[in-house]
Amino acid sequence: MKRSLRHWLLKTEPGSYSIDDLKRQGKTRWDGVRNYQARNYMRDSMRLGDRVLIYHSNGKAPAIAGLATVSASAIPDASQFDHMSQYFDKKASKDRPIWWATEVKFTKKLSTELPLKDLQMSKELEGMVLLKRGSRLSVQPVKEEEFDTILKMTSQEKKPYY
DNA sequence: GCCAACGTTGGC
DNA sequence: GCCAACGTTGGC
Repeated sequence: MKRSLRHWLLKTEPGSYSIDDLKRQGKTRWDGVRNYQARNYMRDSMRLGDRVLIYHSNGKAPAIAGLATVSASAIPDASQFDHMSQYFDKKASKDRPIWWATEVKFTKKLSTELPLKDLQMSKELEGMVLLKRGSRLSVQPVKEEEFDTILKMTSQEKKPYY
């Protein structure tokens, strides 16, 4: 049985990887995630075709910057085995990988970023994981209604993105 | 740059 | 298994 699509939000610091980088590359392995809950979402729940919001965190104006799509389910994150990588993990082995990464493909860069401030003002988005106090999860689920609300807020809802 | 919230580590 | 100390995240 085919399960319906899920929706996600991926945080990234634009200084290290931005929506422009994703646009240029077309697709990328979402590696370097070192949080177990985020790992579990990628490994266990994100599937081909799921829709993704790309969020720029930690900048002057945190905002949703674009849209992406899960293009392949998770495989072991190669950086955990790489001694030269900042994400190297000595407890991981090829037999027992610890960290996983899904692949996402570029869908769209928003012509105007949707600022966190705007999200915070939306009554409909009150329950969003992103807006919860102290929320730091870098891979987080988004409800379908929340996703639709956000698409509408981009004022481009007439265009079929997906 | 500050600092609150969070997750992880490690001594006991 | 508890929990204090520490490091990190991320908005402001």
